[in-house]
Amino acid sequence: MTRPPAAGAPDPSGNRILAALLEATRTRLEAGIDVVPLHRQQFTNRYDTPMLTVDFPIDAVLSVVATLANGSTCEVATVGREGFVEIDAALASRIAHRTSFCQIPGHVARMPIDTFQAELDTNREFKTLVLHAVRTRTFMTEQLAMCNLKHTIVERFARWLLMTRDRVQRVEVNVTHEFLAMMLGSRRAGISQAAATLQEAGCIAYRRGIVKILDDAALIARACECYATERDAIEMSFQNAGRGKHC
Amino acid sequence: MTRPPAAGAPDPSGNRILAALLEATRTRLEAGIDVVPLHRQQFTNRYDTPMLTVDFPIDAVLSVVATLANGSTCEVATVGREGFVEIDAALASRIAHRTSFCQIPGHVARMPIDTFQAELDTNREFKTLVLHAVRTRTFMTEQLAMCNLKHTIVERFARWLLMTRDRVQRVEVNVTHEFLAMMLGSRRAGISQAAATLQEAGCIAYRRGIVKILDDAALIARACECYATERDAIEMSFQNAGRGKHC
DNA sequence: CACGATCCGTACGGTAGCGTACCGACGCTA
DNA sequence: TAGCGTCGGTACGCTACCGTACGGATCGTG
Repeated sequence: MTRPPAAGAPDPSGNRILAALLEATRTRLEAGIDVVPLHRQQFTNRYDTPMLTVDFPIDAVLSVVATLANGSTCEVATVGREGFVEIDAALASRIAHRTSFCQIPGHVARMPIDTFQAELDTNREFKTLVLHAVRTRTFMTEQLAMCNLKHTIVERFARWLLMTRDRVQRVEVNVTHEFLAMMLGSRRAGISQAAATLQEAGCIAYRRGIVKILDDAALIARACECYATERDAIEMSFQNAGRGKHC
Repeated sequence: MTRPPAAGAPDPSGNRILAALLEATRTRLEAGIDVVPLHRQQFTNRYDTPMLTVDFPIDAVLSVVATLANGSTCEVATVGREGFVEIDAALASRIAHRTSFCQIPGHVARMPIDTFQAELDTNREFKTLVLHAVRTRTFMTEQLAMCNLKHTIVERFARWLLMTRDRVQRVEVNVTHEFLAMMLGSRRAGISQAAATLQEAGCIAYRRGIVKILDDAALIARACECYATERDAIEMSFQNAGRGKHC
């Protein structure tokens, strides 16, 4: 976070994995990195196709979805500046097994997959950080599996909003009910209902595609515990991952 | 699968990861492996505690669960002879982040975690197989996240039964409705209902803790597509993982 | 063979969320 | 400023599933 962002294009170290690297490594890697802006719904990977790059979100938020035979999709992971897509690249694969796209517009630090895998093979510090990110992501997907089963739409909506706030570091998020319904695997009407509930409680305000957090504490109170669990898992991961330590 | 099992204790190569290893590697590793019988509900890991061993199921089936603050649990992954617990061991960690226990009694090939991690660092063949197993497991958890949200209890019950059948390689599975309810995150009564539905359709028969598959095709027809998706993912993984290839 | 424990069938009211649909409000563009 | 596309409010009947509860069947054990 030393270099000032150049004309709207933020620094790669806005991504927490890249930020945690030793100066020397980061400088070397950044030579091969492009900071790329993504617009909403822009694909970064499609399932069963080769991965060409690995993307480390900076201020964008990406979404990894599973696709059913009937074409309907459902989010199975959300990835912000704490992670990267696609984890398959760190798991002896060059094929993406899921589709991922941009959920909240912003920038990613884009690395060629060859660079990524070469670094993984030779740089223990990088490897540890990446593997920790894989573990955290898996942990979050596991949490989601339970959350989807046990928690209401209101709870999951609140959790989603808080996580997204943490990722984009803004209290205002650009997102429509329609889009959110896709993310949470529910109806658009269900989201409208949940949004109304949270608005009546004074937690949020929204209008045509913009949701704003008004009362942080109240929102947390209405979110399921999965929010705190995931947030803590991410923080723990970066505490322990510092400078390539095992934990 | 060359050595005959010794008096009820099956060979470690009943686990597909170990079986896929080159002869030399397998012989060397098996010197440090114990084949351990597990009884139902026996824990293999507890969350936030150090992992001492890595377990490769042979004819046992293990369950990885997430725990809510109120103590209720929910399965986030099932692991049979295609995998191992806990994946954290392959992801730069020595702490288990989830609890795992024996779901279907049987044997696991148990390896000290030091052996596991040393082999991972030095043996590319082993590393590839293990990373593929991590990827497949993550894929299955992702599938579960969607499945929990989109599919009915009957569909999920059928899927669970088919997957378990494939893992234990028997058409009769020892499991109570109560236990299954815990696995699928529903009520016991909900499982009884689903079981009755499948029995009326002639798919299964059951009595006091034993479920038997009668009509394979009919059961598959009533299961959600996640069964085929997961089964294919596992097979694909072992096809591609053969002898340490990337894919 | 009797007993107790486990396991399963079934039922009740209640609720979250679905699929669908219609309409009004907003905001961009010409 | 008029028009149109997008977005959100709301409503209907309906289904899946919940929490709870009670009683009967089965099985192992003394």
